[in-house]
Amino acid sequence: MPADALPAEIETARQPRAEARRGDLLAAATRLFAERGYAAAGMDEIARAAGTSKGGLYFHFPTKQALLAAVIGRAADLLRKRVATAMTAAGDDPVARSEAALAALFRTLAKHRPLGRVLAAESVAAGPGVRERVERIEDEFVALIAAELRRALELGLTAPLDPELAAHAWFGMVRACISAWAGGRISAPPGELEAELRRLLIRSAGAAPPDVMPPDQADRGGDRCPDRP
Amino acid sequence: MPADALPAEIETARQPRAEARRGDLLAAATRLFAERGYAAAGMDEIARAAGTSKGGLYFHFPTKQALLAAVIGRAADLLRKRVATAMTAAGDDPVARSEAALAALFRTLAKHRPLGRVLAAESVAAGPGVRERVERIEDEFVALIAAELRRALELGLTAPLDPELAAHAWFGMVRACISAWAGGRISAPPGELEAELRRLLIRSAGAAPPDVMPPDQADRGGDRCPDRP
DNA sequence: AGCGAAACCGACCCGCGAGTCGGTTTCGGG
DNA sequence: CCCGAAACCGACTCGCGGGTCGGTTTCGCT
Repeated sequence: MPADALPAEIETARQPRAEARRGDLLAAATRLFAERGYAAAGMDEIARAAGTSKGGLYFHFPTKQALLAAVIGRAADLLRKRVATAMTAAGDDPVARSEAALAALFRTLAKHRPLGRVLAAESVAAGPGVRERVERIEDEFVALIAAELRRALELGLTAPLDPELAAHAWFGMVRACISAWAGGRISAPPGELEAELRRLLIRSAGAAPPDVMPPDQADRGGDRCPDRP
Repeated sequence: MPADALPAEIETARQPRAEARRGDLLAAATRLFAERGYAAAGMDEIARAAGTSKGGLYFHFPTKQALLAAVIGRAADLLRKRVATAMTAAGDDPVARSEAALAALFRTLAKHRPLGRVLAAESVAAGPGVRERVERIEDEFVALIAAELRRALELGLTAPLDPELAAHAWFGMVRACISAWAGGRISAPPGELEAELRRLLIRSAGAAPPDVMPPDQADRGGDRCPDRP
């Protein structure tokens, strides 16, 4: 039995009220999956939270797995969009682009806490099909960062490092800080947290921060240690 | 209803064969929780995988939550032991001690992959009681690192940083790299991976690596950028 | 050997929750 | 206004899995 199909979301023409309901359902599902966990959140409960009924829910999503898949897909789309715009806005410098991508990730996840919880926690809990899906999405962003890091490395903007590994590590830093902050285990305001996190990221790559030294003067800038008084 | 008791494991005198079975059960449970997720792993399945029966399993653990709690507790004990010995073996230098702690974490999780999966993924999936427990354990290790980092900061061995945040970030780096490696998404051998990860950690703190520059010469060593050719 | 407790077995119980289905309401187009 | 389809409702089914329980085996001890 192949078991997991999850055909990646089909776009059909829908009436506007249906679209709205669908949105409410996805929002409620995201929140409840994050709070209670995939297994513990009941379909009836989700429907109730979205102001509708089980039947209505099953009109929009054929199965619970499909609902989760839609939640994850929506989250991925949001992240993709935010990260893409942040990167293009950051110009050409690969270090700046990596930084911007991570910062966008940080801000988006900080803004919608449940979203991060779902992506982080449901990878195992909902069967192998979903786990692969979540890992794919993560790898997508990691690959984005890794590509920038590779360019930066070739331009001599960073210390010698393994771009793939560093990208994974960076992603992990962001996620850990987000979840610690979302759980109230770090008290700093998000802005300050982001700044401090940026410093850690940049230093770990052995690069000078591009907002202190503009990229056109920074061809050998990677040789200096950043921001020591 | 207070619902979650989980009284942290009671040590009673047991016959040796029972102890062995208990170990098998814990091992099987760890593996299956990691593979299928807490909710999807059935008690009957776990018992079968441990070479015993449901009744035998319920003789050792009164409930499924208790089983998970035991799995987590055992993992935490193992990690505590490994980290403690590694830190005392690393001497007095706080940077070296932090490094050693993280490396021990890395090696232990790399050796027992399922263990990391359980700690990482089941925090949400098994009710609020378990989530808190896992977060406590994480925070325990983070606090350990943070204390060393604070000392290092006071000694001027690192760039100015927030010790708590940095400790969380470091922990996140280690975890991300472990899970990427365990999932086959990073191809480097674990030894090399660990070395590279160490370099990232040290650089992010703006400290000179103590194995390159011994601590007694390194009072202002934090000012240099490490290992550029 | 033989007794009693610890350890173990597996058929059974039962509540819970995913998924179904016939019916009802809403709404756009003619 | 009317018709048909889209959207929605909620009582019901039913299989799955956590937990139970009476019985059986193993083992330490005298």
